[in-house]
Amino acid sequence: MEPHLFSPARNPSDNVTKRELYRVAARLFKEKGYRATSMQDIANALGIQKASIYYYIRTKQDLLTAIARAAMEMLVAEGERIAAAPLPPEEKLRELLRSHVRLICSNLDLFTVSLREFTPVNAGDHWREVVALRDRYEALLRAILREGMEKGVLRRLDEKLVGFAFLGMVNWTIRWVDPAGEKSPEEIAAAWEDLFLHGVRAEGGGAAVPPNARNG
Amino acid sequence: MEPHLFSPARNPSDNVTKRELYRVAARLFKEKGYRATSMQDIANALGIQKASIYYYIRTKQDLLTAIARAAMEMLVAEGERIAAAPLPPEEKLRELLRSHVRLICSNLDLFTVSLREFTPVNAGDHWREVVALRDRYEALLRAILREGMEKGVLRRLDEKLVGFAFLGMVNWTIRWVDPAGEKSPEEIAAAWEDLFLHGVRAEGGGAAVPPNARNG
DNA sequence: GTTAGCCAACCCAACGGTAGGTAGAATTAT
DNA sequence: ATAATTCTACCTACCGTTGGGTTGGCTAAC
Repeated sequence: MEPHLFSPARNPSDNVTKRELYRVAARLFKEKGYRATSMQDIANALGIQKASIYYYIRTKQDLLTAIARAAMEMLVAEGERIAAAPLPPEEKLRELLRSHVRLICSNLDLFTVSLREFTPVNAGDHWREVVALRDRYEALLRAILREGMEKGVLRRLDEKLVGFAFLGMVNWTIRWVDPAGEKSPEEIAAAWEDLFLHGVRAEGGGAAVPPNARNG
Repeated sequence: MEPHLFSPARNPSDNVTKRELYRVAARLFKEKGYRATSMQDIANALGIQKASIYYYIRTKQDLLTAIARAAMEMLVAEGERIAAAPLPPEEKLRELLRSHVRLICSNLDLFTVSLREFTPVNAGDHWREVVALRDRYEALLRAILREGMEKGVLRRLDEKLVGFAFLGMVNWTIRWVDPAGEKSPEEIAAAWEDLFLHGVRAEGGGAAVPPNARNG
């Protein structure tokens, strides 16, 4: 596998059209959906003929898979860096949240397509390899949560449910964020760190239910 | 508009096939996606001819729209009931979370299709009317959050960001919940009430950052 | 004189939707 | 009571279009 097609710069006279192809495909898949985007649409956006696209790729599915894999690889790379860092679990969680939000916001097309369009039906044979990456990320997130709970710095809640809440909160960003909008990734992440780690309830307000009182 | 096609029982000898049609369509749209599901697929699942479907509906889009509207109407109906109830904002939030999770879990096909497949491109002209329902629900959620913040029972955080976190956490359920699985809607909601209202950080643990210390 | 990059023309399966029909139940007219 | 009509719930056969993908080249640069 060649180096990432979606990373910023490249070697001197690298293949420009191929990179443009993937970029345009991601944009159109995000705007219209994978199935509703035709190869003709992509060709038009590139200003070339449809047949020319097949000089660079074998099938339409390959485009989708490459996009989804790129997104998941970014997430896993950052995640594993953070998980391995010498930080207390609470800080790892903060960092993970920040990196996740930052990645989504600065690669919105990639992540939107990866999260919304990459389904077993659309992905065909490539489904499993990309899902393996997703699973690695989920495992890593849960490991951080578990570590925090064991060290007593995080409350003892269902690890999976907390993990899904994290992922839902963060991944849902693709549904409302506006790249040209007012909220920066840092603002978003900061508010959610606060919310996720402290909750919404006011510090002094209401009778706090003890963590385990519910299990009766 | 006739009474809900997706509500449980009906008049004596109501049209069975029509209700089956919508149910099957929702199931297939969820499993394969809207675009990847052909009218032939639906006909096969019903055991009738493709043309017969057009006795009940005008276009494929109408199926999608009806499904999406049904889901949003359930959400809004429950939401407005809760918003109007004589409860403190914190309890309203709890109730809203519970009702939202319960609705998703017991109408998984409807909500999955509504959240994943109902896009401007797929919905055509019907987009706006259904989005209006979604907006009503979001407005209602934010009003509860605002009320809580004004009364001092919820922390002063960005209302939109907290709302999106709520919606993301809850709506993401469609991505992982297993109707035959171990987690009941009540368990899920209970864990998230805890998480959303209290946060994950242990009560005694770590140096709590004062709510507004970050704004410098 | 090879090859990277691209193109015009075509293939054909599958799509949403339509035309027009029919068996039988239900309703109305005589 | 029965004959005529209408309606329900489907059917077979087809249409025009679009889809992903292929074939067989051309051309400019090295």
